[in-house]
Amino acid sequence: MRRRPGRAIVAAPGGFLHLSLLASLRRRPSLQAHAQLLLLGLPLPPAAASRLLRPHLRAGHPLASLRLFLRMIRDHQASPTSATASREQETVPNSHSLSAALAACSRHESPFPGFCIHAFLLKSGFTYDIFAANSLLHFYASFGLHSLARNLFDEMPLRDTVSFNTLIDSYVQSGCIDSAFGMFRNMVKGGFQLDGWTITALLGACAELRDLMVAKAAHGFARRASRQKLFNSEEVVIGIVDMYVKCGAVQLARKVFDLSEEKAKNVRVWSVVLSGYARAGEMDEAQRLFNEMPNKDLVAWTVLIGGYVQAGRYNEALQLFEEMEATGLEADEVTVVTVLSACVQRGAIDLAKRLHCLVNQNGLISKNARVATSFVHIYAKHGCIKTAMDVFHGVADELKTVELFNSMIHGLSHNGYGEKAISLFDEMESLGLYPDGTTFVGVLCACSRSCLVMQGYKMFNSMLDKYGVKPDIKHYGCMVDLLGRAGRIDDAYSFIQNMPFKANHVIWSSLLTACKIHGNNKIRKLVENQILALDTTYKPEKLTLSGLFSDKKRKEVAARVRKAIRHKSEQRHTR
DNA sequence: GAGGCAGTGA
Repeated sequence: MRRRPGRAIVAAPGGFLHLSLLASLRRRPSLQAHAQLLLLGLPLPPAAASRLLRPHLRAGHPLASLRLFLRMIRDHQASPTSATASREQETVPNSHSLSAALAACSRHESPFPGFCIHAFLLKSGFTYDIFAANSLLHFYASFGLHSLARNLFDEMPLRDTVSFNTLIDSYVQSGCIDSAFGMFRNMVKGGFQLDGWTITALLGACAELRDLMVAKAAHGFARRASRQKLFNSEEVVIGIVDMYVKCGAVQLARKVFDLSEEKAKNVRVWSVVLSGYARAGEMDEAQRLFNEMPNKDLVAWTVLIGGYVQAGRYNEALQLFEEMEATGLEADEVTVVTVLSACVQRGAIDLAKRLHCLVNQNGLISKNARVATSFVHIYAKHGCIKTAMDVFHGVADELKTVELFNSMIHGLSHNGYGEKAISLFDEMESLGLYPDGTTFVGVLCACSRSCLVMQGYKMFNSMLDKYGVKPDIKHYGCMVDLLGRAGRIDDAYSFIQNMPFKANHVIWSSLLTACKIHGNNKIRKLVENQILALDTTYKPEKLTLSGLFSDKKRKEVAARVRKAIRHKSEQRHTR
């Protein structure tokens, strides 16, 4: 019976065909993919399509939903609906299918399909209703295209609470808190009904201000709004708790949590409080709360593991991960990245390898650039450059990110494969990815380690001119290192003198090392004097620096450095 | 039939 719907389709006519198919799909969702194949090549009426789009969205397949919608557009362009066509025979997309397709666009990795739909709507003169318009608004907001969202909002003939909520939230997400409050004022002035979403968006705005007084005022506002029955109080509990956590007031967050009704205490709220303790470094309290949690989900485990990592308690983080695995929960990308950061700190390469097997099985490593980036980092750090390269190449080109390239370029550079690192830079460019500041640190390091002076200069000079990346002190430091390693001590010294920044301890110590290696005593003396004259606010580094004066002759200078630090430190304490 | 709120790093 599995293939029955297929046979029915061959015999059934037009619009009825799709609807009867859809009716059978509702009973047998597993047949959706098969049904799609059968629909291929047939004109797709929107009444049928819009019912197919949402199941795809709900199943987490926005792309499938989008493909269907784009087919509808193509069908419509091929045979526009006649004036006498019935509702089931219409080929023009309607507001149902539009809102579903735009929701898919919001979840898509590129804004391009959404642009196409908007362009199609403008071109076809389709007048979209409030649902479609709000979906389009959300699409622009979800890609951070706030000015386009605002333009659309201004042009919308009709707005409602959802339109305002979407725009306010978009402003909050982009950190434009003043605009969010401004929009809220307009909403109130316009007499629009506030709801739980409005209040939650406002709480989010207040959270971004990181101001406890504002947070308390917002809490009071939310309570008053709740008393006026604008929403159910449990709707906004998570917003209030999250706001207090972001303002660093975990105790207040806990109090709200403890006093809230049981139905408001969903697993998300538990995790927010948990993350508050983790952020505050109160890991014992976090652990106690975690133990009390009735349903520990993956996020809660990850929050706790991340908290232990942040607190530097790596062994506990790793142990917790093993406990999590024992419960049968499968790590996702965030968990893997969090655990890997503990592995990096602890040198736990064996656990990293075990994780590697795990993510190999579920395909996470090749599908997720973040996960791959973390693996490349740990393998390269442990000198396993071949494995790091395998991980890197296992990711499809279209999924590769600047961060993944950066990790690989740094790994190659630190393992002495300077030229390979530079060729990777070219590969990155050919894929249309733009290098950032981190990329250039890696590439300049690669030039430095491989003594590619001319190449280094070329890269350094191209940063601003070609890529619009302004060199910062780290890039200048790389250049000093490059010149120093190549024995061009005088050039390095004059490079430092022409820098737009004052050289820091890292740059001077790099040159000092080069002076020692290349036996340039003249510059060495100058550098030592510069180090002595440095501001000593970096006390630990200065003490480390003095370790550079390791040979017997320089012990005296080392003692002077330490003395100068002590003296300045005492001066600061007596002030 | 539209909109979200919790966890990750180099």
